[in-house]
Amino acid sequence: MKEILRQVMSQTIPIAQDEWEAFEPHIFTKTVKKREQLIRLGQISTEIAVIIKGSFRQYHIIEGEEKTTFFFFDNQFVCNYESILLQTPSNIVIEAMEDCELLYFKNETLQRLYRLYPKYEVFGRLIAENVYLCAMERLNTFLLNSPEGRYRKFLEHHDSQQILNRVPQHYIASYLGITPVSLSRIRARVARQARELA
Amino acid sequence: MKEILRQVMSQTIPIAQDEWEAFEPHIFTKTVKKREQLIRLGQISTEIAVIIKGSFRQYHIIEGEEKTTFFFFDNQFVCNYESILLQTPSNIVIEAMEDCELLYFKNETLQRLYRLYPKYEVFGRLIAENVYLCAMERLNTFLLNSPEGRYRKFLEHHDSQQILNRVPQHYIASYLGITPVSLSRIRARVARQARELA
DNA sequence: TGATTTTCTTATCTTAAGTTATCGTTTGGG
DNA sequence: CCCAAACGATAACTTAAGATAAGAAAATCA
Repeated sequence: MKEILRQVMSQTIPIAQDEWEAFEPHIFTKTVKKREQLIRLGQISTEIAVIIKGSFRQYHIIEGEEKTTFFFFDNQFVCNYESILLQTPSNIVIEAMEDCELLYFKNETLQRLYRLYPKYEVFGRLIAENVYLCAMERLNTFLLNSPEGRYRKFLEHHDSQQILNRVPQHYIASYLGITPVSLSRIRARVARQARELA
Repeated sequence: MKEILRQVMSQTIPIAQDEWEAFEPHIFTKTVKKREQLIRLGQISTEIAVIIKGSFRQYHIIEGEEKTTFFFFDNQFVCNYESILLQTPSNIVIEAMEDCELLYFKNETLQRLYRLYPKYEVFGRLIAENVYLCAMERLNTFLLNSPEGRYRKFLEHHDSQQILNRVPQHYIASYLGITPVSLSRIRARVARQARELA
Protein backbone atom coordinates (compact mmCIF):
# COMPACT_ATOMS: atom_id res chain seq x y z
CA MET A 1 0.00 0.00 0.00
CA LYS A 2 2.68 2.49 0.95
CA GLU A 3 4.27 1.61 -2.38
CA ILE A 4 1.62 3.77 -4.01
CA LEU A 5 3.20 6.82 -2.41
CA ARG A 6 6.59 5.76 -3.68
CA GLN A 7 5.13 5.41 -7.17
CA VAL A 8 3.51 8.84 -7.01
CA MET A 9 6.77 10.36 -5.82
CA SER A 10 8.69 8.57 -8.56
CA GLN A 11 6.71 10.52 -11.11
CA THR A 12 8.86 13.48 -10.16
CA ILE A 13 12.14 11.83 -9.12
CA PRO A 14 13.22 8.20 -8.50
CA ILE A 15 13.68 7.32 -4.83
CA ALA A 16 16.53 4.91 -3.98
CA GLN A 17 16.04 2.03 -1.56
CA ASP A 18 17.90 3.55 1.38
CA GLU A 19 16.11 6.86 0.88
CA TRP A 20 12.79 5.06 0.85
CA GLU A 21 13.58 3.01 3.94
CA ALA A 22 14.26 6.19 5.90
CA PHE A 23 10.86 7.46 4.92
CA GLU A 24 8.66 4.38 4.97
CA PRO A 25 8.23 3.96 8.76
CA HIS A 26 6.84 7.50 9.00
CA ILE A 27 4.01 6.93 6.59
CA PHE A 28 0.57 6.17 8.02
CA THR A 29 -2.88 5.41 6.74
CA LYS A 30 -6.13 7.16 7.46
CA THR A 31 -9.71 6.96 6.27
CA VAL A 32 -11.98 9.95 5.96
CA LYS A 33 -15.73 9.60 5.60
CA LYS A 34 -17.71 11.58 3.07
CA ARG A 35 -18.30 15.17 4.25
CA GLU A 36 -15.65 14.90 6.94
CA GLN A 37 -13.07 17.67 7.03
CA LEU A 38 -9.44 16.78 6.46
CA ILE A 39 -8.34 20.40 6.93
CA ARG A 40 -10.31 22.66 9.24
CA LEU A 41 -10.59 26.42 9.33
CA GLY A 42 -7.97 28.05 11.54
CA GLN A 43 -5.89 24.94 12.04
CA ILE A 44 -2.17 25.00 11.21
CA SER A 45 -1.46 22.12 8.85
CA THR A 46 1.23 19.60 9.70
CA GLU A 47 0.38 16.67 7.45
CA ILE A 48 0.74 15.89 3.78
CA ALA A 49 -1.43 13.14 2.33
CA VAL A 50 -1.80 11.16 -0.86
CA ILE A 51 -5.22 9.97 -1.95
CA ILE A 52 -5.42 6.22 -2.44
CA LYS A 53 -9.12 6.31 -3.08
CA GLY A 54 -11.74 9.05 -3.07
CA SER A 55 -11.82 12.78 -3.65
CA PHE A 56 -11.77 16.09 -1.80
CA ARG A 57 -12.76 19.63 -2.45
CA GLN A 58 -11.18 22.74 -1.03
CA TYR A 59 -13.28 25.77 -0.20
CA HIS A 60 -13.07 29.23 1.25
CA ILE A 61 -15.89 30.64 3.32
CA ILE A 62 -16.66 34.15 2.10
CA GLU A 63 -19.52 35.97 3.79
CA GLY A 64 -21.01 32.69 4.92
CA GLU A 65 -20.78 31.18 1.43
CA GLU A 66 -18.65 28.21 0.49
CA LYS A 67 -16.50 28.99 -2.54
CA THR A 68 -15.04 25.80 -3.94
CA THR A 69 -11.57 26.57 -5.26
CA PHE A 70 -9.94 23.19 -5.83
CA PHE A 71 -10.49 19.47 -6.28
CA PHE A 72 -8.25 16.57 -5.31
CA PHE A 73 -8.51 13.07 -6.78
CA ASP A 74 -6.87 9.65 -6.64
CA ASN A 75 -3.05 9.59 -6.65
CA GLN A 76 -2.81 13.30 -5.92
CA PHE A 77 -1.26 14.98 -2.93
CA VAL A 78 -3.71 16.76 -0.61
CA CYS A 79 -2.62 19.32 1.92
CA ASN A 80 -2.95 22.96 2.71
CA TYR A 81 0.37 23.78 1.14
CA GLU A 82 0.17 27.43 2.09
CA SER A 83 -0.48 26.68 5.75
CA ILE A 84 2.39 24.19 5.80
CA LEU A 85 4.85 26.53 4.10
CA LEU A 86 3.98 29.61 6.13
CA GLN A 87 2.82 27.94 9.33
CA THR A 88 -0.28 30.10 9.29
CA PRO A 89 -3.81 29.05 10.31
CA SER A 90 -5.80 27.61 7.44
CA ASN A 91 -8.17 29.98 5.67
CA ILE A 92 -9.64 27.06 3.78
CA VAL A 93 -11.48 23.82 4.45
CA ILE A 94 -10.63 20.58 2.67
CA GLU A 95 -13.54 18.17 2.83
CA ALA A 96 -14.11 14.65 1.53
CA MET A 97 -16.60 14.38 -1.34
CA GLU A 98 -16.54 10.57 -1.07
CA ASP A 99 -15.33 8.05 1.48
CA CYS A 100 -11.56 8.28 1.19
CA GLU A 101 -8.44 6.30 1.97
CA LEU A 102 -5.22 8.19 2.49
CA LEU A 103 -1.56 7.74 3.13
CA TYR A 104 -0.03 10.59 5.07
CA PHE A 105 3.13 11.80 6.73
CA LYS A 106 4.16 14.71 8.91
CA ASN A 107 5.72 17.78 7.34
CA GLU A 108 8.45 17.54 10.00
CA THR A 109 9.33 14.13 8.59
CA LEU A 110 9.81 15.71 5.19
CA GLN A 111 11.86 18.55 6.71
CA ARG A 112 14.09 15.97 8.40
CA LEU A 113 14.51 14.09 5.13
CA TYR A 114 15.44 17.39 3.44
CA ARG A 115 18.41 17.58 5.78
CA LEU A 116 19.37 13.89 5.65
CA TYR A 117 19.08 13.21 1.93
CA PRO A 118 19.71 15.82 -0.78
CA LYS A 119 17.35 13.85 -3.00
CA TYR A 120 14.40 14.85 -0.87
CA GLU A 121 15.36 18.49 -1.13
CA VAL A 122 15.25 18.06 -4.89
CA PHE A 123 11.90 16.34 -4.49
CA GLY A 124 10.63 19.27 -2.44
CA ARG A 125 11.74 21.71 -5.10
CA LEU A 126 10.22 19.71 -7.94
CA ILE A 127 6.91 19.52 -6.08
CA ALA A 128 6.89 23.26 -5.52
CA GLU A 129 7.76 23.90 -9.17
CA ASN A 130 5.06 21.52 -10.27
CA VAL A 131 2.42 23.01 -8.06
CA TYR A 132 3.43 26.46 -9.31
CA LEU A 133 2.96 25.42 -12.94
CA CYS A 134 -0.53 24.11 -12.14
CA ALA A 135 -1.47 27.33 -10.36
CA MET A 136 -0.26 29.39 -13.32
CA GLU A 137 -2.16 27.28 -15.81
CA ARG A 138 -5.29 27.79 -13.77
CA LEU A 139 -4.65 31.51 -13.39
CA ASN A 140 -4.23 31.82 -17.15
CA THR A 141 -7.68 30.35 -17.77
CA PHE A 142 -9.04 33.32 -15.83
CA LEU A 143 -6.81 35.89 -17.50
CA LEU A 144 -7.27 34.63 -21.03
CA ASN A 145 -10.76 33.07 -21.16
CA SER A 146 -14.36 34.06 -20.59
CA PRO A 147 -16.53 31.97 -18.23
CA GLU A 148 -17.83 29.99 -21.20
CA GLY A 149 -14.28 29.57 -22.47
CA ARG A 150 -13.22 28.33 -19.05
CA TYR A 151 -16.01 25.78 -19.03
CA ARG A 152 -15.01 24.53 -22.48
CA LYS A 153 -11.39 24.22 -21.40
CA PHE A 154 -12.51 22.44 -18.27
CA LEU A 155 -14.40 19.92 -20.39
CA GLU A 156 -11.41 19.27 -22.65
CA HIS A 157 -9.10 18.95 -19.71
CA HIS A 158 -11.17 16.64 -17.54
CA ASP A 159 -12.91 14.89 -20.39
CA SER A 160 -16.07 13.29 -19.06
CA GLN A 161 -14.31 10.80 -16.78
CA GLN A 162 -13.06 11.73 -13.33
CA ILE A 163 -14.39 15.01 -12.16
CA LEU A 164 -17.45 15.47 -14.29
CA ASN A 165 -19.42 12.54 -12.95
CA ARG A 166 -18.13 12.57 -9.40
CA VAL A 167 -18.56 16.25 -8.60
CA PRO A 168 -21.83 18.15 -8.07
CA GLN A 169 -22.23 20.82 -10.69
CA HIS A 170 -22.45 23.75 -8.31
CA TYR A 171 -18.99 22.92 -7.01
CA ILE A 172 -17.70 23.06 -10.57
CA ALA A 173 -19.44 26.40 -11.07
CA SER A 174 -17.65 27.74 -8.02
CA TYR A 175 -14.36 26.28 -9.31
CA LEU A 176 -14.87 28.18 -12.56
CA GLY A 177 -15.61 31.39 -10.68
CA ILE A 178 -19.28 31.62 -11.67
CA THR A 179 -22.68 30.92 -10.08
CA PRO A 180 -24.50 27.59 -10.45
CA VAL A 181 -27.29 29.29 -12.41
CA SER A 182 -24.78 30.75 -14.80
CA LEU A 183 -23.07 27.41 -15.35
CA SER A 184 -26.43 25.84 -16.07
CA ARG A 185 -27.06 28.44 -18.76
CA ILE A 186 -23.60 28.05 -20.25
CA ARG A 187 -24.14 24.28 -20.43
CA ALA A 188 -27.44 24.81 -22.23
CA ARG A 189 -25.77 27.24 -24.63
CA VAL A 190 -22.82 24.95 -25.34
CA ALA A 191 -25.13 21.97 -25.87
CA ARG A 192 -27.34 23.98 -28.23
CA GLN A 193 -24.35 25.12 -30.30
CA ALA A 194 -23.10 21.54 -30.50
CA ARG A 195 -26.53 20.45 -31.76
CA GLU A 196 -26.62 23.21 -34.38
CA LEU A 197 -23.27 22.09 -35.73
CA ALA A 198 -24.52 18.55 -36.24
CA MET B 1 26.39 46.19 -7.76
CA LYS B 2 26.25 42.39 -7.79
CA GLU B 3 25.75 42.68 -4.06
CA ILE B 4 22.15 43.68 -4.79
CA LEU B 5 21.49 40.16 -6.06
CA ARG B 6 23.02 38.72 -2.91
CA GLN B 7 20.76 40.94 -0.83
CA VAL B 8 17.69 39.91 -2.78
CA MET B 9 18.63 36.25 -2.40
CA SER B 10 19.26 36.73 1.30
CA GLN B 11 15.60 37.63 1.72
CA THR B 12 14.91 33.92 1.30
CA ILE B 13 18.08 32.33 2.70
CA PRO B 14 21.48 33.66 3.79
CA ILE B 15 24.33 32.90 1.38
CA ALA B 16 27.74 32.14 2.92
CA GLN B 17 30.91 33.68 1.56
CA ASP B 18 32.23 30.57 -0.23
CA GLU B 19 28.80 29.90 -1.72
CA TRP B 20 28.66 33.44 -2.99
CA GLU B 21 32.15 33.34 -4.45
CA ALA B 22 31.22 30.29 -6.51
CA PHE B 23 28.31 32.23 -7.93
CA GLU B 24 29.60 35.77 -8.30
CA PRO B 25 31.80 35.31 -11.42
CA HIS B 26 28.78 34.01 -13.35
CA ILE B 27 26.66 37.09 -12.81
CA PHE B 28 26.53 39.68 -15.58
CA THR B 29 24.90 43.02 -16.19
CA LYS B 30 22.64 44.08 -19.01
CA THR B 31 20.62 47.13 -19.94
CA VAL B 32 17.29 46.97 -21.76
CA LYS B 33 15.74 50.01 -23.40
CA LYS B 34 12.08 50.86 -23.02
CA ARG B 35 9.89 48.68 -25.27
CA GLU B 36 12.69 46.20 -25.92
CA GLN B 37 11.85 42.56 -25.36
CA LEU B 38 13.75 40.64 -22.70
CA ILE B 39 11.87 37.42 -23.51
CA ARG B 40 10.65 36.79 -27.03
CA LEU B 41 7.88 34.59 -28.30
CA GLY B 42 9.03 31.05 -29.10
CA GLN B 43 12.44 31.39 -27.51
CA ILE B 44 13.53 28.87 -24.86
CA SER B 45 14.61 30.81 -21.79
CA THR B 46 18.05 30.24 -20.30
CA GLU B 47 18.56 33.31 -18.16
CA ILE B 48 17.29 34.54 -14.83
CA ALA B 49 17.55 38.24 -14.07
CA VAL B 50 17.08 40.64 -11.19
CA ILE B 51 15.88 44.17 -11.84
CA ILE B 52 18.23 46.83 -10.51
CA LYS B 53 16.22 49.64 -12.02
CA GLY B 54 13.13 49.79 -14.21
CA SER B 55 10.09 47.62 -14.84
CA PHE B 56 8.74 44.99 -17.20
CA ARG B 57 5.40 43.62 -18.21
CA GLN B 58 4.62 40.12 -19.36
CA TYR B 59 1.99 39.51 -22.00
CA HIS B 60 0.38 36.74 -24.03
CA ILE B 61 -0.71 37.37 -27.58
CA ILE B 62 -4.23 36.01 -28.02
CA GLU B 63 -5.84 36.46 -31.40
CA GLY B 64 -3.50 39.33 -32.20
CA GLU B 65 -4.23 41.06 -28.89
CA GLU B 66 -1.68 41.66 -26.15
CA LYS B 67 -2.98 40.43 -22.80
CA THR B 68 -0.82 41.76 -20.00
CA THR B 69 -0.61 39.12 -17.30
CA PHE B 70 2.20 40.22 -15.02
CA PHE B 71 4.41 43.11 -13.90
CA PHE B 72 7.99 43.07 -12.66
CA PHE B 73 9.59 45.88 -10.66
CA ASP B 74 12.85 46.82 -8.93
CA ASN B 75 14.52 44.11 -6.83
CA GLN B 76 12.34 41.37 -8.31
CA PHE B 77 13.43 38.37 -10.33
CA VAL B 78 12.35 38.40 -13.98
CA CYS B 79 12.35 35.31 -16.12
CA ASN B 80 10.02 33.01 -17.96
CA TYR B 81 9.98 30.51 -15.15
CA GLU B 82 7.80 28.08 -17.04
CA SER B 83 10.05 28.02 -20.08
CA ILE B 84 13.10 27.51 -17.88
CA LEU B 85 11.52 24.71 -15.85
CA LEU B 86 10.05 22.83 -18.80
CA GLN B 87 12.52 23.87 -21.49
CA THR B 88 9.61 24.78 -23.75
CA PRO B 89 9.42 27.73 -26.17
CA SER B 90 8.03 30.85 -24.56
CA ASN B 91 4.35 31.55 -25.09
CA ILE B 92 4.80 34.99 -23.56
CA VAL B 93 6.71 38.19 -24.18
CA ILE B 94 8.43 40.11 -21.40
CA GLU B 95 9.01 43.70 -22.43
CA ALA B 96 10.59 46.71 -20.72
CA MET B 97 8.15 49.45 -19.70
CA GLU B 98 11.06 51.74 -18.82
CA ASP B 99 14.79 51.79 -19.49
CA CYS B 100 16.10 48.98 -17.28
CA GLU B 101 19.28 47.78 -15.67
CA LEU B 102 19.58 44.10 -14.87
CA LEU B 103 21.82 41.55 -13.28
CA TYR B 104 21.45 38.11 -14.79
CA PHE B 105 22.87 34.60 -14.74
CA LYS B 106 22.40 31.41 -16.72
CA ASN B 107 20.00 28.76 -15.52
CA GLU B 108 22.78 26.20 -16.09
CA THR B 109 24.84 28.11 -13.52
CA LEU B 110 22.06 27.67 -11.02
CA GLN B 111 21.72 23.99 -11.91
CA ARG B 112 25.45 23.54 -11.32
CA LEU B 113 25.20 25.31 -7.96
CA TYR B 114 22.31 23.00 -7.05
CA ARG B 115 24.71 20.09 -7.34
CA LEU B 116 27.69 21.78 -5.70
CA TYR B 117 26.03 23.42 -2.72
CA PRO B 118 22.94 22.03 -0.96
CA LYS B 119 22.16 25.61 0.08
CA TYR B 120 21.34 26.54 -3.49
CA GLU B 121 18.99 23.60 -3.77
CA VAL B 122 17.20 24.97 -0.73
CA PHE B 123 17.22 28.38 -2.37
CA GLY B 124 15.68 26.89 -5.50
CA ARG B 125 12.95 25.26 -3.46
CA LEU B 126 12.19 28.41 -1.49
CA ILE B 127 11.94 30.43 -4.70
CA ALA B 128 9.54 27.89 -6.20
CA GLU B 129 7.45 27.87 -3.02
CA ASN B 130 7.40 31.63 -2.94
CA VAL B 131 6.42 31.98 -6.54
CA TYR B 132 3.67 29.43 -5.95
CA LEU B 133 2.25 31.42 -3.06
CA CYS B 134 2.14 34.55 -5.21
CA ALA B 135 0.37 32.70 -8.01
CA MET B 136 -2.22 31.33 -5.57
CA GLU B 137 -2.85 34.73 -4.05
CA ARG B 138 -3.44 36.11 -7.51
CA LEU B 139 -5.65 33.18 -8.48
CA ASN B 140 -7.73 33.71 -5.36
CA THR B 141 -8.50 37.30 -6.33
CA PHE B 142 -10.17 35.87 -9.43
CA LEU B 143 -11.97 33.08 -7.60
CA LEU B 144 -13.19 35.19 -4.71
CA ASN B 145 -13.66 38.72 -6.06
CA SER B 146 -15.58 40.53 -8.77
CA PRO B 147 -13.72 42.78 -11.23
CA GLU B 148 -14.49 45.78 -9.02
CA GLY B 149 -13.35 43.84 -5.97
CA ARG B 150 -10.15 42.92 -7.75
CA TYR B 151 -9.49 46.56 -8.57
CA ARG B 152 -10.06 47.57 -4.96
CA LYS B 153 -7.67 44.86 -3.75
CA PHE B 154 -5.17 45.94 -6.34
CA LEU B 155 -5.33 49.50 -4.99
CA GLU B 156 -4.82 48.35 -1.40
CA HIS B 157 -1.98 46.09 -2.39
CA HIS B 158 -0.01 48.47 -4.57
CA ASP B 159 -1.05 51.63 -2.76
CA SER B 160 -0.54 54.56 -5.10
CA GLN B 161 3.25 54.24 -5.22
CA GLN B 162 5.03 51.83 -7.54
CA ILE B 163 2.75 50.39 -10.12
CA LEU B 164 -0.05 52.89 -10.21
CA ASN B 165 1.97 55.81 -11.51
CA ARG B 166 4.42 53.88 -13.63
CA VAL B 167 2.03 51.64 -15.51
CA PRO B 168 -0.48 52.64 -18.22
CA GLN B 169 -3.99 51.94 -17.09
CA HIS B 170 -4.92 49.61 -19.94
CA TYR B 171 -2.11 47.28 -18.87
CA ILE B 172 -3.61 47.21 -15.40
CA ALA B 173 -7.04 46.47 -16.89
CA SER B 174 -5.58 43.52 -18.70
CA TYR B 175 -3.82 42.39 -15.51
CA LEU B 176 -7.19 42.45 -13.76
CA GLY B 177 -8.77 40.42 -16.55
CA ILE B 178 -11.04 43.20 -17.84
CA THR B 179 -11.11 45.68 -20.72
CA PRO B 180 -9.68 49.21 -20.43
CA VAL B 181 -13.17 50.64 -20.91
CA SER B 182 -14.47 48.55 -18.08
CA LEU B 183 -11.67 49.61 -15.75
CA SER B 184 -12.37 53.22 -16.55
CA ARG B 185 -16.01 52.72 -15.54
CA ILE B 186 -15.04 50.90 -12.36
CA ARG B 187 -12.71 53.73 -11.43
CA ALA B 188 -15.48 56.27 -11.98
CA ARG B 189 -17.85 54.15 -9.87
CA VAL B 190 -15.33 53.70 -7.06
CA ALA B 191 -14.48 57.41 -7.08
CA ARG B 192 -18.17 58.36 -6.97
CA GLN B 193 -18.83 56.02 -4.04
CA ALA B 194 -15.83 57.49 -2.20
CA ARG B 195 -17.23 60.97 -2.75
CA GLU B 196 -20.70 59.98 -1.52
CA LEU B 197 -19.17 58.66 1.70
CA ALA B 198 -17.49 61.98 2.40
C1' DT C 1 7.22 73.35 -31.52
C1' DG C 2 3.81 71.04 -33.94
C1' DA C 3 2.00 66.81 -35.57
C1' DT C 4 0.98 62.15 -34.53
C1' DT C 5 0.10 58.55 -31.63
C1' DT C 6 -1.29 56.78 -27.36
C1' DT C 7 -4.12 56.85 -23.51
C1' DC C 8 -8.21 57.63 -20.96
C1' DT C 9 -13.01 58.86 -20.47
C1' DT C 10 -17.65 58.81 -21.80
C1' DA C 11 -21.78 57.30 -24.27
C1' DT C 12 -24.58 53.84 -26.67
C1' DC C 13 -25.80 49.31 -27.59
C1' DT C 14 -25.44 44.40 -26.98
C1' DT C 15 -24.53 40.43 -24.45
C1' DA C 16 -23.89 37.71 -20.58
C1' DA C 17 -23.56 37.06 -15.74
C1' DG C 18 -25.75 37.81 -10.98
C1' DT C 19 -30.08 37.41 -8.26
C1' DT C 20 -34.19 35.47 -6.98
C1' DA C 21 -37.78 32.28 -7.43
C1' DT C 22 -40.15 28.15 -9.12
C1' DC C 23 -40.46 23.39 -10.26
C1' DG C 24 -39.33 18.72 -11.21
C1' DT C 25 -35.83 15.18 -9.86
C1' DT C 26 -32.60 12.93 -7.10
C1' DT C 27 -30.55 11.77 -2.79
C1' DG C 28 -30.19 10.53 1.82
C1' DG C 29 -31.66 9.86 6.46
C1' DG C 30 -34.98 8.40 9.70
C1' DC D 1 -40.58 3.60 2.43
C1' DC D 2 -41.46 8.27 2.95
C1' DC D 3 -40.20 12.92 3.77
C1' DA D 4 -37.00 16.66 3.72
C1' DA D 5 -33.18 18.50 1.79
C1' DA D 6 -30.18 19.11 -2.01
C1' DC D 7 -29.62 19.64 -6.88
C1' DG D 8 -30.19 21.18 -11.59
C1' DA D 9 -32.89 23.55 -15.23
C1' DT D 10 -35.38 27.40 -16.40
C1' DA D 11 -37.56 32.00 -16.37
C1' DA D 12 -37.83 37.01 -15.25
C1' DC D 13 -35.46 40.78 -13.88
C1' DT D 14 -31.28 43.52 -12.65
C1' DT D 15 -26.69 44.68 -13.15
C1' DA D 16 -22.36 44.98 -15.15
C1' DA D 17 -19.09 43.84 -18.60
C1' DG D 18 -17.78 43.62 -23.78
C1' DA D 19 -17.70 46.14 -28.32
C1' DT D 20 -17.53 50.14 -30.79
C1' DA D 21 -17.03 54.89 -31.54
C1' DA D 22 -15.96 59.64 -30.53
C1' DG D 23 -13.54 63.18 -28.30
C1' DA D 24 -10.23 65.24 -24.94
C1' DA D 25 -5.82 65.02 -22.79
C1' DA D 26 -1.20 63.44 -22.50
C1' DA D 27 2.94 61.59 -24.27
C1' DT D 28 6.17 60.95 -28.13
C1' DC D 29 9.02 62.26 -31.44
C1' DA D 30 10.70 64.26 -35.59
